[in-house]
Amino acid sequence: MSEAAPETASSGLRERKKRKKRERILSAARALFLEHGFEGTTTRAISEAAGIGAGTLFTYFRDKRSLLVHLFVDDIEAQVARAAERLDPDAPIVDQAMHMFGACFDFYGQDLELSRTIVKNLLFLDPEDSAHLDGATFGFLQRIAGRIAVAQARGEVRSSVDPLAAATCFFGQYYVALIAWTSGNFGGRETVEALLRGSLELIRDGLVPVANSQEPRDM
Amino acid sequence: MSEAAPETASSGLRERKKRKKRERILSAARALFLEHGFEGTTTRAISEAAGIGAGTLFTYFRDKRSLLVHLFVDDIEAQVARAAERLDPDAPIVDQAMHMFGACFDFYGQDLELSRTIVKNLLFLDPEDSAHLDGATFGFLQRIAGRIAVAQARGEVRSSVDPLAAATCFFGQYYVALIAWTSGNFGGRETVEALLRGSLELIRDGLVPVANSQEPRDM
DNA sequence: CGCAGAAAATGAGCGCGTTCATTTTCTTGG
DNA sequence: CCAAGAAAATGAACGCGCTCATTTTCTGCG
Repeated sequence: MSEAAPETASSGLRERKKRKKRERILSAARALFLEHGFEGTTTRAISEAAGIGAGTLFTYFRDKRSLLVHLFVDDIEAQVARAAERLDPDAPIVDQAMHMFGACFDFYGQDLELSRTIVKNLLFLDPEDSAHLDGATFGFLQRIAGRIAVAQARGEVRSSVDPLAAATCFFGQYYVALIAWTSGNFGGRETVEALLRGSLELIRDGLVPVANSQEPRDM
Repeated sequence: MSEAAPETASSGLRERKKRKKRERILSAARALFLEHGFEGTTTRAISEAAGIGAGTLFTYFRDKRSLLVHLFVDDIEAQVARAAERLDPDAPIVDQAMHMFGACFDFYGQDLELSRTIVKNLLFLDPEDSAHLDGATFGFLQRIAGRIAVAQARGEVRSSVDPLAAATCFFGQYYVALIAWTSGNFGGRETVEALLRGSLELIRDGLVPVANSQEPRDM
């Protein structure tokens, strides 16, 4: 009875235990990071809370930062997906971008100190984790590029603009704003968000003189 | 100001020794960082090379990263100043910006792996070091803003644009390009530089349709 | 079953950056 | 010139992230 080809990954006792343990590690790490911050949490504390030996943790995650990345990427991808659903496709492109970026700011704002660590560590990862993150980032970029393409179709954006290039340009401004915010010393969220909006509007309007009939809008 | 008094800070034996020792630490650290990289250099090795005890190092620099920042900031400020002198004030604004950014890329390109560590660690510093760095960054921003203001005066850039805001916008793209480059996985210097130039041109031209070609505008 | 080999778990131990109680060196007033 | 106090230097020791030789647990097969 039990013999019938249970070679699929999900069925072995070993696999089940591994998955359970992995979940326990992640949830222990999440709780401890939120309570004591990233640096205030020792890997030994995580191991203990997850009920495993100190070394076992590193058979599941390469290092402490990798743990943080895995916790983070899933969360923010969900947040972004939710924000994308609530997007008004007819709104001006800058508003749509700010809606998406604002959703990310909501996420990071939940725990600014932890976000500081996240942003810092997301920049330079080992190739494996990096691939995981880059996938998410590229998905995000493509969402924005898609909105720009639609704006292009309705004539809000020049047709000679490459949507992905424009999205990357927007994203760059967002990223710097995020760094500025989480690194502190650049004002609160409202300030940073206002500066970001200003930058996006500048990109929309361009530096060259006498753009065209479209009057500059102030916010 | 006045160096008349013989008993001022500069003359005591203590002060002289301190300054000498500080110099020895910096030069030892520079040599070791270049030879073995940042993480490959232990603070004990620096102490030994500087001829001091292991703990003494931390009475001169708060921590290992602070040492890196002090080494770095002076160097790159000099590099930027030199580049600013060679700047052609009549060149198109995007070319001028790329000239400045290119000078920074030259600097970082000297030792890409070390630069990776530098860029990563410059983002989030203790307030004291942060102030040191922010000064340099703001100086850099103002240089670019100045060039934009000149371009504005000759009609290359709309007069309604705030030069500092535009410089910040340019700088944001540069910074993301720098992160992309030093974090690897985004192509070599030529690729990154070309992408950066594309972004700057996009900002110059704007997203809105029918931006006229750059006809000069009288003032 | 049992047994051999693979996979996973373990915790003592390593090297690191950093701290701190103690010692050494310099300054200063009498 | 000396004593007393301040400043600076010191290296043993700490806690950290992470490794690795060893032990434990699971699997497939005769």
